[in-house]
Amino acid sequence: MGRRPCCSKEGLNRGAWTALEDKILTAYIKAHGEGKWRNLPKRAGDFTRPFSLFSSLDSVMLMLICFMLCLGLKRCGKSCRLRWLNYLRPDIKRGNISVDEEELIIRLHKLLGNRWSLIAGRLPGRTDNEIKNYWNTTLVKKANAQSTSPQSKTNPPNRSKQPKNSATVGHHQVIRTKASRCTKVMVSLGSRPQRPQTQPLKLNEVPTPTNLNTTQLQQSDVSLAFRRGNGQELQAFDERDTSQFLNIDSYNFQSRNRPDDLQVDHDEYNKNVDAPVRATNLEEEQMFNDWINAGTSLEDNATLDLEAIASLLEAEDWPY
DNA sequence: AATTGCTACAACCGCAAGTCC
DNA sequence: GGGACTTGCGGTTGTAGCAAT
Repeated sequence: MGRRPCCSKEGLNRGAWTALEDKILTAYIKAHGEGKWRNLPKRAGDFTRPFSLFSSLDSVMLMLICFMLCLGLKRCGKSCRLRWLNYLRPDIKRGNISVDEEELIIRLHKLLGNRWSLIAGRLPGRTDNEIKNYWNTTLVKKANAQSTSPQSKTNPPNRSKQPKNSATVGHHQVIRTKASRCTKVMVSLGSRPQRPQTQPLKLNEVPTPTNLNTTQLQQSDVSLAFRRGNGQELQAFDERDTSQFLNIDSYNFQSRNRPDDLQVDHDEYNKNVDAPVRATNLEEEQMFNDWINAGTSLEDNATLDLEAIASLLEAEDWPY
């Protein structure tokens, strides 16, 4: 008996998500929270069953909704997770990446390489996928354009001939890493970094080269160490000279081990350095209301108390 | 108007770490 | 301790939309 596949690919929807699927997924996660992705599609289908309890719904509309939804969310759990994390999450920032963000991405990329999740962790509201796409479509070209000499313009590099595990971006050699989870950054603080008195950071703002007082950080005694999961230190990152971190152009990141082994503990990091404020309950509430007020024909026929459905879903056994 | 080429980005895939039993 | 399972990650692919021809 081998390992169960991630999900049966037969009978599953693929490709772009519909607005309806988004709403089912959002409502499910609103009720149950994130996680259990594997079982989500099935239970998201179950989600529709309590609809039958609402006699105030127009019966034809109710039948239509049940017909559309009762078959379940025909998506792989993995696909659900990706859709939620990269698109539906309430704290996602949409819109163009600002110049500041772009500079930060470039610097962090020089420091961390293709560790998109780590880079995304320093850009509130941005997803690793978004940053990865932005890098691959926009920043690679910019970096190449900056470093390409007239001679190399006449002989553009043949990407297909590059080693598969490496790529050249600008004058930097980027080592392509295998996918590995980065869960730990160990941060030891001799003294907490002080924010500038004159320009306190706003909510949702994280230290960046532009909003952080470099001088004050330089005076602090912060050290950032990359460690393996077992705690073995790989590279002490002494921020007594924080300018190295903030001006990563000049920082030559080196690990005594393969970069694949780097792990970063965001929780520990955030304990010591003010974390960006996460999505507020207010935003979640707004998202929930958005769904209720969304342009589905549902609202035309009845007012559906989704809060009641959510609480109903909390019950293990449904009354039918 | 039709075709082609390019770009941006959403979605998929395989792998590996972490967790559970 | 080991196998099954879940989750997270980075690389890659597919495709919608737009511009150029």
